[in-house]
Amino acid sequence: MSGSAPATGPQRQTRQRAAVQSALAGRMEFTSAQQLHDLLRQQGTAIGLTTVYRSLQALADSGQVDLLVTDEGQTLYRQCSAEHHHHLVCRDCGRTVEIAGPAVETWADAIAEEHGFSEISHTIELFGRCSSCTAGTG
Amino acid sequence: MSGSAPATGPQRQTRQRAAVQSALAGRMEFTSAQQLHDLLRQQGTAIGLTTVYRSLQALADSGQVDLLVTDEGQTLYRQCSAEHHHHLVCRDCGRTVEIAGPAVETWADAIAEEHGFSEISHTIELFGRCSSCTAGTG
DNA sequence: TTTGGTGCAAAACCTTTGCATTAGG
DNA sequence: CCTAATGCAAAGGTTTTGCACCAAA
Repeated sequence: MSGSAPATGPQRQTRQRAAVQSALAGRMEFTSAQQLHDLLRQQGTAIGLTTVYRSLQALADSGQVDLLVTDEGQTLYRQCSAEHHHHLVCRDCGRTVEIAGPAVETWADAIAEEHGFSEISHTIELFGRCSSCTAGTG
Repeated sequence: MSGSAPATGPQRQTRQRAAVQSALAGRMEFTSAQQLHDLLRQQGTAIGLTTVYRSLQALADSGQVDLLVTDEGQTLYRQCSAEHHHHLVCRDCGRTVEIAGPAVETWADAIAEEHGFSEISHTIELFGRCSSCTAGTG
């Protein structure tokens, strides 16, 4: 299965890095680097866009953050539990539900071996409209 | 489920459009617009990159071609059967197997409704190393 | 002090758009 | 003839990189 990197964490604790982590912790939705940068600036945190990108990369590398790529090729980040899992994302409000789907994992492995493939990794994301957005749809 | 577009096909048959379709038909792997453009140029076909992009968009719109976005945000295209399905891609040689996985569809719908989500769509791609590449690696 | 972190500006990258020209029907 | 399609060049957007400066340990 997709081996997790050695996770060579950051070596120095800085104000900026803490800010990124905390901003991410405060959001339940997948967020882009630029959005995060805007949020931080708005709340008065002085930080450069470059640093936000680098911090997010570091966090993703060390497995503290999950990332997904949108249809438009934009990368979104979200603080997640370390275990492998997938997401069910509301395409209206962005609300996200983590899904630990042993069923799919099994399915994926079975399909793969059936076709002689090994070292399997997979990308599985579900998108839909949550109950709130379906009800009050603005 | 993700509704398929009305598929308003191209209105004029042109040399370039035919070239793109044929080039795509000749490849079993997911290919980027730029790669396709290179291939066409190499085989002596005069065609602009812009036209390749536009042709691929049209083909994708009309459902004659499947597309996926890589981790780096690049869009890859591949000629596919029209029915909804997923892919098992060899990360070494690019060999691709189409997978019609009613099992996952069911799973996805179940998970979604369980959480009150509707209008579900999903992204599911499997990556691995095929038998040829595992055996003769190199 | 030492060296990783920061941030601006500029580059790199893929993709889309404007507009004059070409060619399919 | 009429207008969609083409293609160049330029713009658009996100992400990365170069380099001088700053600050954590």
